[in-house]
Amino acid sequence: MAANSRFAMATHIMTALAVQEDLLNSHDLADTLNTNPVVVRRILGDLHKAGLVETESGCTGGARLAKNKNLISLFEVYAAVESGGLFAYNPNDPNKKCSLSCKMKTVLSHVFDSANDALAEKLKNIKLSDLVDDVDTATDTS
Amino acid sequence: MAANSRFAMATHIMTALAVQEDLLNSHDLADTLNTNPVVVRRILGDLHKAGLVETESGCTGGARLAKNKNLISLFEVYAAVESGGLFAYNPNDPNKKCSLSCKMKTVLSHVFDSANDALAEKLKNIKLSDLVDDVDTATDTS
DNA sequence: TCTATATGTAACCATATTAGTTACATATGG
DNA sequence: CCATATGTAACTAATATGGTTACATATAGA
Repeated sequence: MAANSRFAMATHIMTALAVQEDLLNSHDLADTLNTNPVVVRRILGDLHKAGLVETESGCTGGARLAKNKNLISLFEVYAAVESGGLFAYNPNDPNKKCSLSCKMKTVLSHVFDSANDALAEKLKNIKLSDLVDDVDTATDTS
Repeated sequence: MAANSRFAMATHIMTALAVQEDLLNSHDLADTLNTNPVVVRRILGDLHKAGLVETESGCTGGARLAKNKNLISLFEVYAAVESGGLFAYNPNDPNKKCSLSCKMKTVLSHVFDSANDALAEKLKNIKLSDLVDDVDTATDTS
């Protein structure tokens, strides 16, 4: 699966903000992600649109959590940075001469909806505060 | 998410084989997917490696299910065509000067494992025979 | 007021992946 | 022997991702 790392990065950013409990600028966030500040600001933009972070402009600017860390679920983070669901449909039109082909999208939609719901339920039950707790006991993999 | 359609196509193929209950060649499968036979044969190759289909060469060749349709779960289909999990980690190395950066992969792995497990459990509970039943009542979306 | 430094975003690039296609070696039924 | 199937390599166009540069705008503080 050509999975992207936006959820990983967004979760990393949110965890850093939760640990910091204060303004953190895109340069410092980029340091902990080991990437470019613009990459961070792009993700912060999505998180901001979703109401998960507040940002301040100007020379003392930066980002902070918009809500308490135990009120933010990973589903919100996921939804903020990932558009669309887990799976894509066949990009081709159905073959109208084939009954199965014409029904397959409906059949698959039941499966995809179910899978997306299962993921959402799981992520809704993980709060940002759980991750902060986990950081304390996590092993160092550097 | 840059989701691909391999799971959709593989599930479509498996459903077609389950409905057919007989050999079906890549040309006919390509017709129901409205794509190229080689695309079908690539996916059939993965399904074959996973032991889900049998194939026969030669001029009367084709593919059929290797097991009864009520013994095949969608998780097997998913695992056959999708490598890796739902999410990718930050592609960059951890910043060794940052404690959080060094622990983040471990923290994320708990989340990712949990999400992948939730999806797997859901898909294990959907059998190919369920989809065949669903085809009968599904609406035509052509 | 001026300056340093932050956010926000557009534009561009290299890389990777996907799905589609052509081509061909090999297998097999008739 | 031949028509036609699988299996696979190789190439392509389209798309997505992450990284980068550039710059308009905002703001704290000297």
